[in-house]
Amino acid sequence: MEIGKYVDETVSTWQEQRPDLDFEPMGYMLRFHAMAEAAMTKIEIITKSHGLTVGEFDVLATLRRHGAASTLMPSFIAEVAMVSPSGLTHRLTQLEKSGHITRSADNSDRRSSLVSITKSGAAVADQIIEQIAEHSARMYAAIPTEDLEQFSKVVSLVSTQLESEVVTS
Amino acid sequence: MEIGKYVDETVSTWQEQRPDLDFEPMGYMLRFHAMAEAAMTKIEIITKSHGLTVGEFDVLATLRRHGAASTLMPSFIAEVAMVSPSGLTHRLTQLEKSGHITRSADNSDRRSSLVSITKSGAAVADQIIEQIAEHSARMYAAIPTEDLEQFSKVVSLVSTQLESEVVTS
DNA sequence: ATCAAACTATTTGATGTCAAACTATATGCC
DNA sequence: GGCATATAGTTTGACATCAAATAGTTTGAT
Repeated sequence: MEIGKYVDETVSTWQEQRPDLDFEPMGYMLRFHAMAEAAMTKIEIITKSHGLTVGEFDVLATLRRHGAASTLMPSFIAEVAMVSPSGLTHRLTQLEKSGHITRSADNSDRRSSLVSITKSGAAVADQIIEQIAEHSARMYAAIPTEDLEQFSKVVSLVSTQLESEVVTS
Repeated sequence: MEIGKYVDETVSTWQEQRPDLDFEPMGYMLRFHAMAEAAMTKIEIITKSHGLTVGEFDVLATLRRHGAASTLMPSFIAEVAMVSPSGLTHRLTQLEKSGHITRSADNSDRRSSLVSITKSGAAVADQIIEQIAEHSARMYAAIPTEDLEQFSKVVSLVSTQLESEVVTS
């Protein structure tokens, strides 16, 4: 355990072996990534306790969030949930088995279909999002608002830089 | 594309559907996670261009970092690289195939074995770490030092909170 | 000294994901 | 109107990972 120690060890041993490089920025990145991973682990624990993977919850959440009807096309869900078509098919199949969604024919375009959330699906999505919101609040409760805003600013700057980088690769 | 927009949409649609909850902290979490993912995607591109997965590089880096001999026990590597024993076996098999490591018998404990990095393994590890260090430096170059220190402080605080949370789950 | 318990690495089986091939349907150009 | 092309979703095959079962080795208690 103890994320910080792992990163410190990585950075300091690398620095010993390659004193010609500066590993401090990499240390920032590693620490930040470890933090995000830890947060995701907590989310996984929450969804798992409701019998879902995070990906399945993401699909359910997309349906739940989009209003009363909660009926969407698979292609729309795939785009919003940022999952491949084949990945979405698998998630939908699992959710259908658990009774959290239903698939029906789309008469206006017979290549497509309509995915609807069921009562049980909406209920479990609500329970999970409550837990996630609560957990997130607890995570950041100890951080002063101004620190958090500052932090966000840095994240936003780095994000911009990252996006321009990855695109050009 | 555009990470920020995706998060904004998620938070605002949830807020509409569940005005009783506060989704701002979750928004922070989503944004941080998206940024960490983007950083990892860049690392993946780098390692892939050298024919390695990130996990395989992690093993190679562990060996490379640990001094001239660069000979370690699998169990030690698994602990440092935070991978399951079975996962490590697979990574070692792949790296052996590519000629980046060799496995030999450990005469002092015949349950175990000795993993050594080869010349080509050390060379590719060096090339990759150079690219990662350079990339990381570029990411954070635009951020003033004092902002970065603040950033680190917040990461450290949230990490501590997260660790205490996950353990008690 | 023996034998149970712990340890080390591998194998096996399962999972969640993606890319590419595939099927069925719709669109648009001539 | 007919046919090439594009689109929607599914299937197939591959992959990295983990948990659990396994085989061989060491340790420790009696």
